[in-house]
Amino acid sequence: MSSTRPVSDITAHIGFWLRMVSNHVSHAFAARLADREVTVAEWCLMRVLYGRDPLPPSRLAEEMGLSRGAITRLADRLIAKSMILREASTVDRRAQTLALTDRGRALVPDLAALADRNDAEFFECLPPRERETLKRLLKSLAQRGHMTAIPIE
Amino acid sequence: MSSTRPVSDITAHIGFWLRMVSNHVSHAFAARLADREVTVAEWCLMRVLYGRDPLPPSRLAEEMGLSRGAITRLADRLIAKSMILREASTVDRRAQTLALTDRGRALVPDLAALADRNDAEFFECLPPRERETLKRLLKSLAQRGHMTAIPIE
DNA sequence: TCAATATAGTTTCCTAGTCAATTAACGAGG
DNA sequence: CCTCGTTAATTGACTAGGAAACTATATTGA
Repeated sequence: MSSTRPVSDITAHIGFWLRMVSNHVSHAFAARLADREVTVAEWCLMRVLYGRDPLPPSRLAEEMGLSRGAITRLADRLIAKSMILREASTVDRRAQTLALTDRGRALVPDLAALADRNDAEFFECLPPRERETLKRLLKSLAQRGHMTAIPIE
Repeated sequence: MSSTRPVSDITAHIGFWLRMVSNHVSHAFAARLADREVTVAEWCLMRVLYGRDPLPPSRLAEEMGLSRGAITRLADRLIAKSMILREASTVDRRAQTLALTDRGRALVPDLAALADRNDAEFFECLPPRERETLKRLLKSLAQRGHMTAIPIE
């Protein structure tokens, strides 16, 4: 006889369903952004800068939950696309700041509208009350787990 | 005056909170698995094989929502760790099957227990009724969105 | 029967992260 | 005032996945 000790069904885990839905919502959003030649990480960085730029890369890393190296490279890509600018700090010669270009800033509301549509597409099928319940439960979990970084994917 | 057209707050999106919680649950699980020197993708593959092996790589790719190339490499890593075996099909010389080794099979219940603990850690703080509500809403979204692939991360 | 097409799996090239080492500049204590 | 430890950012080596080209084998149909 085989040695199959009891193994719980993975679909019994809330985390399983959470990841499944989260992955689909994210991939759908990535596909929408791809039409504008922007990745999800790029959108996140631009959205964090919007209305608060210039910010130092270290600050972006913290808020986005990415390493500094990742921010360096992400910023390089956005600079290549003329979405942001890197400027040297005047007070601390080690430091830099990142700021949206006019082109980058102008694109943010457009991308934000895509984000709105994406969220609506997936969650409008739920009745408003249930939608609110879902958001409330997720927020409460985020708060209890001390989750702060803006989730990229 | 600046050209700040209205941009919705990203925390207004359910998808934002979904990703935030999902990312944290996944990263915590990845950290637990790391103690056993197993990645999340490796665990998923082993779990899919468990009780149903041998299976062809193409089947794994389909169920896990990964490309075939990714399965080739993932299988290579698991073979290097002596967790699975690759065998040639006797009927079709193009085809192969992947199966757990005794060592791999013996590890699955252990890893499944880690998955149980991880899920409990994050969701036990919710009262049972709310936990069920959350799972029901997520399942319903998964069903309506025709989501089937086992989510890796 | 054999050429055209389809399928299974691998490989190559690319993207995008991590960690750790590195470089440059700041700041505090002797 | 200058050295030691710290901090900001970048870089290199590595991991992991996707898309598409590629190899080998199977199947189909003229």
